[in-house]
Amino acid sequence: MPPTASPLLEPASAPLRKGELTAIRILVAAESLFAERGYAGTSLRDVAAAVGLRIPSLYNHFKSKELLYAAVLDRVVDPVLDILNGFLAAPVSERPTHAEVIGQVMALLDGHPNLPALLLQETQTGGRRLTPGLRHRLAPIFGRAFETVQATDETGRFEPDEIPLFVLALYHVIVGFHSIAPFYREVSGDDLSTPESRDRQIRFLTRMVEALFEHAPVRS
Amino acid sequence: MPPTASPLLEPASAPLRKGELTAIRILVAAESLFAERGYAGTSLRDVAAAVGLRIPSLYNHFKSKELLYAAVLDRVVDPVLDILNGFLAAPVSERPTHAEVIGQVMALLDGHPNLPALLLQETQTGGRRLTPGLRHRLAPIFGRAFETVQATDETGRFEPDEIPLFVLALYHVIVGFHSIAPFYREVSGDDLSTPESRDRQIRFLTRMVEALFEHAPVRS
DNA sequence: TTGACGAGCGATCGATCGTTAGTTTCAATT
DNA sequence: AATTGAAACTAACGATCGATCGCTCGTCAA
Repeated sequence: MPPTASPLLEPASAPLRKGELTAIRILVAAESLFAERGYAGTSLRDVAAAVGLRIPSLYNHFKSKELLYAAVLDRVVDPVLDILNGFLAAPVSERPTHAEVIGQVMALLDGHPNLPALLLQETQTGGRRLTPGLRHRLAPIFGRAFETVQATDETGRFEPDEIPLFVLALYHVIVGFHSIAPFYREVSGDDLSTPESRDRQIRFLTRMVEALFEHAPVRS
Repeated sequence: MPPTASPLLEPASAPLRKGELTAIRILVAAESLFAERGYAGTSLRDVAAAVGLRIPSLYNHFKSKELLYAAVLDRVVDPVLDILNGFLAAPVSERPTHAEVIGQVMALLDGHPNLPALLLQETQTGGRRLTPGLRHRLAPIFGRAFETVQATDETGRFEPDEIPLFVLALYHVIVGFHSIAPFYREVSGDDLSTPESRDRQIRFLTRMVEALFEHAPVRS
């Protein structure tokens, strides 16, 4: 039992164990590298060098490269799923405006800059390296997102079988915006990662979502 | 000079050179592998095995792995950029409907199933492996897309500095739809790659684009 | 003081990476 | 039939991959 914390406060207070801190340093360094170069493109030598350790020391904290990657993914995705669940679980009566939701999601991604790249790489490989625990959390979140969008589309512009496509489209617009920034800067010269660009994207997303939820005019 | 074709018809008729055909077989196999596993995740052994050759034979046609990858990318992206240029160069008077454009783009992607994955991987790495010739073709295409969207947004729902975000958003929705299919099937059970799903996506995209270009109501 | 243990390291493993050299096969041309 | 060149092969290279072995510290409890 750690001597620095009372048993009751232990989970809330700092963990403070010596090697536990090293594990976190490894996770932080590996997160950036995996996000930038992908799983196959990142070697344990890169990770060890970024942390300032030798390779064998990594194995004191993670049993294999695959498990290190899984730990990185869990550590990043899990808290975001929690927050997302909070958004989607809010009762309809307290539903925030489109602008508020978009602002919160964008702020969430600001706090987790590696998340979009990691998500894209994982979805692109069919989620083959996804932790089982993580995978089983996704389906209900998708389902809740479907219900929320369906309830928000009061005028019924979109048919029920288009709702999942709507959710996927929003996901791709948001995640894609962040992950294409380096490429877009390369080809156009404009930097999408500045605060001004971020605000512009929030403005655009708000207008776009409002347009999609506006009353549909008579069909021809 | 090849003996089978007249000099004038030579570029249009079949090339038919012996090793030229092998090079194409290599390109086809490498394209699928690079799209599925990425550059770092694909070994020349995988490529050779897929073609039915030994590794050194690959070097009779491509001087290195990097050049093979560049050739794969050029071969896939170049004709698509040509077609896209044709779309965007059409005069305003002959502008097709939204549904027509979306249908044509989706048909284009049907003919190049590996394109979305390759594009995503390339944009995610900042286009670091992009051929110079290919890179310089992108900026004018983006520019033309901006002009087209700007001209189509007759009611001025979006401000000029939001037009690039609009183009990027459409790009991400379309490309993301194709590349997330395996993952979405894994987590939800639904297959987005069936013809029915494709048609549903076309229907959704059309409704979405129409909504974005509808007359904006009075702002509050 | 001592013994157990967490956590770092150097050395090294077999496997695989991209790449090259040298040789053989074989069809087309002389 | 002899020649030749492209294109396939076998064999092997050094470098790097993920992973494991002992060893050595420091810390802390007994």
